[in-house]
Amino acid sequence: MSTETPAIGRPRAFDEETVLARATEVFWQYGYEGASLSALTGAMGINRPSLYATFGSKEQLFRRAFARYHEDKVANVRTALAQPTAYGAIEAFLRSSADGLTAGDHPAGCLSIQGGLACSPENGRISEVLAAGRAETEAALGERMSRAAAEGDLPDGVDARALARFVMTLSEGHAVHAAAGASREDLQASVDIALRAVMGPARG
Amino acid sequence: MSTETPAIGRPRAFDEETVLARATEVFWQYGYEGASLSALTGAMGINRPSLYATFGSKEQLFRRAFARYHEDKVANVRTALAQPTAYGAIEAFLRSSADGLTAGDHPAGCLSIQGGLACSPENGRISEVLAAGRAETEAALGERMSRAAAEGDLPDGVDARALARFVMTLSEGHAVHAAAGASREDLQASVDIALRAVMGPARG
DNA sequence: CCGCTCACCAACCGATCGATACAAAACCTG
DNA sequence: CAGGTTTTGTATCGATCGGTTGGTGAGCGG
Repeated sequence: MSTETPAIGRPRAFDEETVLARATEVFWQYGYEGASLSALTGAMGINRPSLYATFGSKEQLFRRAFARYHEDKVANVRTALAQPTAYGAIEAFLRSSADGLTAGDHPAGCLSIQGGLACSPENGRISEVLAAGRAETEAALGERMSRAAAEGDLPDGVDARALARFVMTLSEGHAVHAAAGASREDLQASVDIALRAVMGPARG
Repeated sequence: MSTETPAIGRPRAFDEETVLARATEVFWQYGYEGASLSALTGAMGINRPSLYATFGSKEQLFRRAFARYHEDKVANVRTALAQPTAYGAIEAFLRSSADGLTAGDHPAGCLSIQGGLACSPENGRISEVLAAGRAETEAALGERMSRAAAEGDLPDGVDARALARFVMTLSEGHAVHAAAGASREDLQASVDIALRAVMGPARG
């Protein structure tokens, strides 16, 4: 809708997707509330009226940024979950997650968590949007695990939803760790340990 | 130092520890930047000048609040790590952590993470303080695991530091989950799965 | 080249941010 | 009850917050 260049009038001096990517990085690093309009416009290379004319408001800009980020993430998750076994799916999910959290071409950690785990009351919707995104990922993971359980691909007595929650939780913890400076190797060593829990039978 | 009542002058109309506890809850729920002075003084039942006379600044108030919180947490961790076996220590740590994250007498989640995982540039020190607190917990966990490894209480080839990081990571992930509304049972089910990873030999 | 349409930019809006100045009130000492 | 000392409440500080207003000028259709 707003991406096609209108035939008349002065053309835009910036690319919408490019400046959205810049804004995403600012939100990613400083969080929704920590990212001021000045910081955003500075990184995007545009000024306030251009931002508002293009995106509407700071909140709508954030939602666009997160939607983009989330779509990418969902695509990665889908790829990981396409592995033929539950173990393979979990390993692919956790390893690609750990890689993504520590990749050098963007801020460390995860926008879903950095963005605004806690917000002031008037920005509570931001936290909700982010939590909903994470819940969606966990649900996809849970469905894959349920399928695996039905196929006999998981030991008897394994709770598929709990397993998905465990995997998702570990990934979220890795995001916290990555934001605090943990390296890719640190995270992968943690994944090594987690994978030992996946296939083992229930203890007791 | 500031807790003893001076012999002269008008006495304080509030208890310092009480209002500090109230402030802690506000920071816990909304984060450092999301907790405005108005919200803080409102919850503490005092007005701005009293706050500044007592605590110095918003940042110093937060540091006091977090120090108090962290001391309590360290005490709990010490108790958990006093278990005779590594498995027992990890289980006690994760279970008490999961309970604490979902207890009803304070905001869900963990102040160390809710407080300010991401902050604006001028509040970057807040994130550092919180990360340092978490790192201290992980270090204590790591030392306990190292001791266990030296005692033959862990399978050969287990990396004690990586195991500590795994456990700490899971706890941090639980904090994220709890903040999004996960129940105590949800978290404990995740702990059940994690514990399966602790004692198993390295796969492969 | 004219005229229309839009994007650009500087300056500014009210509201709120964290932090203070000042004077009245409360308590202890003498 | 007077003098000294500290806390309390109100009212406000400058700075910054997210968001907006007009004037200017770039580019296209005629």
